[in-house]
Amino acid sequence: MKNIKIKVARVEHDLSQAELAKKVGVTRQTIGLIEQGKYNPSLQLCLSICKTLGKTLDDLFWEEE
Amino acid sequence: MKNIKIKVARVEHDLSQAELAKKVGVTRQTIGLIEQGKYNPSLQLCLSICKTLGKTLDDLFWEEE
DNA sequence: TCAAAATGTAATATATATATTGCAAAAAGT
DNA sequence: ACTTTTTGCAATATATATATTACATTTTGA
Repeated sequence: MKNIKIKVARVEHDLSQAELAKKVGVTRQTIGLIEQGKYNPSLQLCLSICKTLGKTLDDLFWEEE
Repeated sequence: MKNIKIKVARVEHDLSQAELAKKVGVTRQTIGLIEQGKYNPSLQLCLSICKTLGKTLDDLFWEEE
């Protein structure tokens, strides 16, 4: 499913997908696919995204069902 | 670095690495390597481990430095 | 409107997570 | 002590995350 929380946090920081990708050390496509929920990112990548956006794993990647 | 938190949560549930692996749907080696900190697991695997052990991502995979 | 920036998408290539099998060492139970 | 269970480790195989490049579409701003 789509991960709207990452997108919101990214926009809060006024970053494009490409800018976030550069800060995190991956490509724009990877960020785009994660936001679309079409990827299963690695823990380290999740942690990098969290630290760049000032959020925790639970903030960005936890889904209640 | 070693992830002692997973091991503690696993032992609290009285599960061996092999038993946790079976519940989570991976092999024993994968669980063992994650506990040793030699792996970069996928988000989905992290989530499966969390749900099996009744913990959140932050509980088991967040590291302050 | 128009141009520029941002995002979606697709093909192929590469790196690495995970599986499989097997054996050795350590830990636990009796 | 001995047996069984658990864990570590290593080699090879496979699946998939991620990179790279390129182009199409959408969005934004002047």
